Formats: sequence, C-alpha cells, structure tokens
Amino acid sequence: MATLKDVAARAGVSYTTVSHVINGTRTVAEETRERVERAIRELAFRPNMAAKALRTGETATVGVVSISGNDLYFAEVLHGVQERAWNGRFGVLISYSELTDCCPEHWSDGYYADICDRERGHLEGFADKGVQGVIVNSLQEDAELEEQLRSLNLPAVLFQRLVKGPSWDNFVCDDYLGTSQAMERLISLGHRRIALVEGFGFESHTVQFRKRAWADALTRAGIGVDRTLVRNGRYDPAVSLKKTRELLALSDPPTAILYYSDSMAMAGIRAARDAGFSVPDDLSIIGYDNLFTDEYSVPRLSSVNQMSHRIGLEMMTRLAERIENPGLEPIVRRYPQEYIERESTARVRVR
Amino acid sequence: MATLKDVAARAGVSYTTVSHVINGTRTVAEETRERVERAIRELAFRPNMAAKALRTGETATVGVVSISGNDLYFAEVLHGVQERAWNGRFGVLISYSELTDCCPEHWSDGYYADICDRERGHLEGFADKGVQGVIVNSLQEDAELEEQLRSLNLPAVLFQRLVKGPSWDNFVCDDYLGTSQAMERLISLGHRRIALVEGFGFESHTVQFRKRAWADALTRAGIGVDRTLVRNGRYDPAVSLKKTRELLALSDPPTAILYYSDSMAMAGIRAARDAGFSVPDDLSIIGYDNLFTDEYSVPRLSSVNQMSHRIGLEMMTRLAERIENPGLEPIVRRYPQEYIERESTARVRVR
DNA sequence: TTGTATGCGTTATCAG
DNA sequence: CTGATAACGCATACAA
Repeated sequence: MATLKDVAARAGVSYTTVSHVINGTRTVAEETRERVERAIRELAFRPNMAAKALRTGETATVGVVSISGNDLYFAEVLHGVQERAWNGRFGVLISYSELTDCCPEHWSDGYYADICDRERGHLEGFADKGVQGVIVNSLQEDAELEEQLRSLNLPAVLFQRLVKGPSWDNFVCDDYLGTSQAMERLISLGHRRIALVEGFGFESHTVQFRKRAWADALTRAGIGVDRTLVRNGRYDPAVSLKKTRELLALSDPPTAILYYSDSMAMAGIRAARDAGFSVPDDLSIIGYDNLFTDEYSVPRLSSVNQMSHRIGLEMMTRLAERIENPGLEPIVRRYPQEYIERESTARVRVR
Repeated sequence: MATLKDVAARAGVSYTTVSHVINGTRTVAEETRERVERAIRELAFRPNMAAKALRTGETATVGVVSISGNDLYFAEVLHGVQERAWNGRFGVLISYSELTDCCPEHWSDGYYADICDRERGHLEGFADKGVQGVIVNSLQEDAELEEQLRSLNLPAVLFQRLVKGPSWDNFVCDDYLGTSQAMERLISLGHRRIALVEGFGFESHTVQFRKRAWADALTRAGIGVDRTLVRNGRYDPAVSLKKTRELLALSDPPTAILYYSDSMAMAGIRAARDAGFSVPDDLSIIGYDNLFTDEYSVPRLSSVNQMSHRIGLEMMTRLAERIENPGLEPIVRRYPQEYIERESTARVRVR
C-alpha cells in the first residue's frame, strides 16, 4: 500500500503538501497540485483510514443494533439507514441481539435476559471499534438502557423508545394513532371481541402505546376491556400460531384479532383456517408493518403502515447531524401510522 | 478516554508492561499484573482500536455486500454471518447495492448498471475502511468481478458465484439439485408445461444452474423445451405478478410455475387467483428459499430449501480462516438443496 | 521480570 | 505558496 510519503517522493514535494491536496485544506499551486494528483493516480494511493482515525478520532462508522434480522420490518429500516449512511461516507456496522438458532418456542426469562446481555455486549463492541454513533432498537429496560448510553457517551438515536438523555434522540412511530385507526375500523364493522397478539419488549413504545390504544378504543366504544384477549406472540409466527389457536378455542372467541407484525398475522390466518374459521368472514385479521407481501397474501392482509424505510433514512440523517454537532438539543420525532384496509377484515357476522 | 500511559502512570509501571498484561504476550509478575488490572478497571480503560489497527493492520472488521435488504433470504444469510463474526470479535459492515426507492417496474439497462456501479463502490469503500475481508453476493459480470477482487487483493468469499481467483473461495448452493428435484416432482405429477420465473444476475450460479436443471429435466422426460415459458421476474414480486399474468394468458398456459424466490411465488399465487386459477388445482406453484412464512401462507407454499443461515455461519468461518492464513488454497463449497413439498403443488388436472 | 525507544500513516502547528 | 516536525495510541525489537 502506498502512503503519503510514497506519493510525496514521486511528486517531488513534501508529504504535507500531499495531505493538503487530498483534503483541499490549503491553497496549492496549480502546477504542483497536478503533479501530486498524477502521482496519486499512478500509485493508486488510498488514504489509510486507521491512521486518519487515530489522528482525528473520526472513524466514519456508525453501529446499528437490532433485535433480529429475520423480520422484514427492521430490514427495511436498516436498508434506509445504510443508503443514507453511504451518502455521508459512513460505514454501517450491524448486530442482531437475537440468535436464529434460539427457538422462541422455548422462551424463558433467561432467553430474554440473554438478548439484553448480547445487546449490551454489542454496544460495547461498537464503542470499542470507535463508532461515532449508534442507532439502537433496544430491548433493555429504560433504566439500564439510559445508564449504558450515558456511560458510552456516544451520539445515538433510539428507535421506538422514549428514554430521555443528553446525547441521543428518540424516533418513534405513532403507535397510538395506528392502533386507534385499526380499532375504530373494527368497531365500526361491529366487532366487540377484539383480541391483541403482542410482541415482546415491555418498555418499548410499540407495546405500551398499542395496548393503550386498544384498551382506550374499547372503552370509548363502551365495550369492556377483557384482558384474556391479550396474548404475547413474541413477534414469532410459531408462537402467534399457538396463541391464535388458544384464542379461537375460547368459549367466547374473538371475532377480530390485531397482531403486532405481519408475519404473526400470516400465522394467525393459517391458524384460523386450520381451526375452520374463514378469514375475514368468521374472523377479521389485521397485521402491522404493511410489508409489500401484504398485497399478495391470501386474503390480502389489512395492516398498519409505519414508513419504515423513510424512518431509517431520517434516523441516519439525524445521527450524522448529531455527530457533526454533539451539543444538539435532544429531540423526539414521531411518525404517523396509517391503517391500510385490504381483504382480511370484514363486518362481523351474527353467530 | 484513558490510554495505556494513563494506566501505566496509575499502576506505577511502564506502558509496555500494561500492553503485555492486556495482550498476555509475556510473563508479568503476579503482583504487578494485579496492580495493572486494577488500574485498568478504575480508569475503565478500553484500548483504542484505531491505534491498534494502525500498528498491526488488523481492523477486526469484514464487509458484506449484498443486492438488497428486502428479501428475507439474504437476511438469513447475513444473520448467520453476523453471529459467527461476533464470536470472532469481528465487526460486520454491510451495504446493499440496490436502492429501495428504485422501482424495478421501470427496469432498464441503466438500472442494472447502477447496481453494479454501486456494488463496486461499496467494495472500494470497504477496502478504504480497511476491512480484512469481504463476503460478496455480486451482480457484476465474471470478468469485472474477478478484476476488482484481484486489484483489491483482499480475502473474500463469493456467494452463489463460480469465479476462481487466488485470494477467495466460492460458496454455492446446489441449484441444479434443488431445481431437478422440484422439476421431477412436477413431472411425476403429470405436468408437461412448466414455466420458470427467474431472478436477475445473468452470471450467477443461481440463474445458470436452475435454468439448466429446468431444461434438462424437461428433456429427460421427453418434453420439449419451450423458451416462451421462461420469464424474468427480477426477484421482484410486482414484476413476478405481471409475468405470471402474462403466462396464464397464453393460449396454452403452463400448469405449473417454478419461481426463483418465495416472495415471487407468493405474488404468483395472487396473480393466479385473480385470474381465476385455483392453486394447486389448476396451477401448481413452487417457490425457492423455504422461508418460515411458507408454513403459513395460503396455500402452504412448496419450496426449495437452501440452508441460508448455515451458509452464512460457514462463510464467515471460512473468511476468518483465510484472514488468519491468506495463503490458503481456494476452495469451492457446495450446499445441497432440497425440495420441500407443501400444499401449492398437485397432480395436473385434465383440461 | 521490566523498561526504553521506534514507527505505523495521518493531520496540524509551526516556521519560512 | 511550501516544508519540517510533533503527536495521535499502540505493539514490539532491543536492552537491562
């Protein structure tokens, strides 16, 4: 690998000059600049980022920690982050805190704790690698998360989390809005027994606001809130399948189910069919995320749109701003959600 | 940030000793080691990776370039890579060569070229960042790809690509096997008009061997090879929907269609239903990748399994070996594929 | 068993 | 307009 010195020797100048030519950091005579640029080309010189990082402290790298790579939802967010990062010449380091072999069927407290441990480890690993900022989809508890972020003292963007702190921002979807829309639609279709199949992450914006919107909508409509209609599907289709089966086996089964992800809803449709329920005639089903597959599934899946790709882009934009200017006031950015109706929802049928 | 010197000062030793304690690279008196370790803890010292990288040339980072983040298939591969990399303390930089906004409906030669340009740019960017190796799911032509890899001179693993070179290995799935199994099954079910909806990447192992297996199976069975039954779905469900519609509108439409991805097959099922075809009664459909969603779709989707997660793990294992020992002989590793039958395939119906 | 000194490839501060 | 030179934080050859 050629270095500044090699280039300088070839161009017959000091390597200071070469550095300045590269960075455009001071005026260089037209003639010398050309000599230097030619030497750079001839030697195929590429600056050594490690040396640069050591000197300036800028690694031009950020880290993204997310739960899993096996749901298209966060994949879309990540794709957005990567696109924007590349424009800013940032590299994106990734890590998933959930292992794929770990079968969530055998969930336990230990499993959950392991995810959090891994998340913490990844954040530390990122810091060690000298990332200039992180984007975090966390599963830790508020207090833990806040403490770790404080000790890391890195610019950060929290995704779907409302935790305040000096060096980070909060980007959340308006889950209350999206769920409210879906619920009101179901209620207007005459549904009164509406079940909820949740994901994990007890302190996440997602879980808190969707559940609240569910309960509020029922209350507003004068319908009692029946907690037995809430099940934890852990964002896992296999678990969702089981929970849906349980719900449908109730003596007074729900006529509609709202899921926290499209893949869980797909499993729900499956479970319903297997149990002899027709969707949407006997059971209305609504997913979450509005993945492109919703257009193709049978029946087409009603869902709630979250603008995942755009959020990814904008989280990275904001992170870059914060890296540029660490003193920025923390902000909370909310994105609207929108209920999208397709074919998996219908008027309740009199039984 | 505390440095070696700070630790040394606090422990009352030279910073050489501190370095040796950290790396376990020479024997240190029990008593001094303890003093040093305490100082490390008290100062919460973390080695500066940039400095380490500058000195040793080891950044402990690898890069993964893939086409898109919007198909679960490669997401599973990536998840495997990340898991294994983390065990080896490697960071994983990612990049997607396809933009999400670019709507493949409006495909053109320029679009394809743009992907390749971006891929090349990402590889260069990785090299600049000092990655110690790359895992590449390439869309470039063989010659171009080989040339770039040679000039980068980095340890690499090519995914789904058979291009030989001094510093890289080839990891491929046995597409010929998987497609052959699927085709033989269809033929044994009495199908004679079997269509193929392909993905892009003309020089990829995927496209070449699946098409060959398709043609060979037909020939072996004494069925003529009708090229009008081959369409390019570009791995995009929207395109697949259109192509399926076209196929079904033929005067002599296929009775079975094999898709290059599960998401394209899902769109195929949709198109079939919309055109009044029942799956599998009027039309058999087979996907590729064996995603977990196949268990839930309606009908359950027959597909070809590729062991994506395991391949991800093992590509990273191999890359680490090659980084450790760059002189390793290049290898070609093949993974078996297996046809998995579910509900989207049936005996051909006499029309 | 421990310490001193050098250099990795940059950027930045001087001085000319 | 240009060039010496120091320093970033670490690993390591060499000395003691």
